[in-house]
Amino acid sequence: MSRHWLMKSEPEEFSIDDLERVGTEPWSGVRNYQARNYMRDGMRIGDGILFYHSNCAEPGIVGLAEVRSEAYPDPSQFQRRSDYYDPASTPEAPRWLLVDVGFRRKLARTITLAELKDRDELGDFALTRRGNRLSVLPVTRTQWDFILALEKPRRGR
DNA sequence: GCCAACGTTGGC
DNA sequence: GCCAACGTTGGC
Repeated sequence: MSRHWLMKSEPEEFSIDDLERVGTEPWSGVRNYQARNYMRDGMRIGDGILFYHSNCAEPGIVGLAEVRSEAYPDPSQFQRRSDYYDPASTPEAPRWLLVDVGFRRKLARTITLAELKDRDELGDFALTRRGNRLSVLPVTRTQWDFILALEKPRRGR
């Protein structure tokens, strides 16, 4: 059973264009236990990912990606000079994991946060819950299908 | 275990 | 740049 996810990235750090260029990217730097648990316990190879640009002029979903690996230890937690270094983590008991994220395609247009907030059809959507800050969050099949249908608005609206 | 202080996220 | 809403840390 394939599942669906949303992953946030600041475009100034790593954008959908960056992902298109590299093809596959080890998603390092997740330092939140709930987000880690989604990657470790929820994600399977082939799962679909909504790629979201955060902390930018027009926050929103800009592309599609997919899970390309099982979760494995994030090497940056062991690198002293990395921003993501965690002195409390050891290779024997790594605290932080990542998955490889692969490019699928860019969307024809950005589906903005404002638009997503406006859509009651999305129901209880993790992205627009008050106070949400998770960078990795689940998307239901229904939400996935609805969001992709928004990509090309029908005429006459 | 409580909770104040602090750091981060991310929209605006 | 502001600030609300979190999560984490550490004293007690």
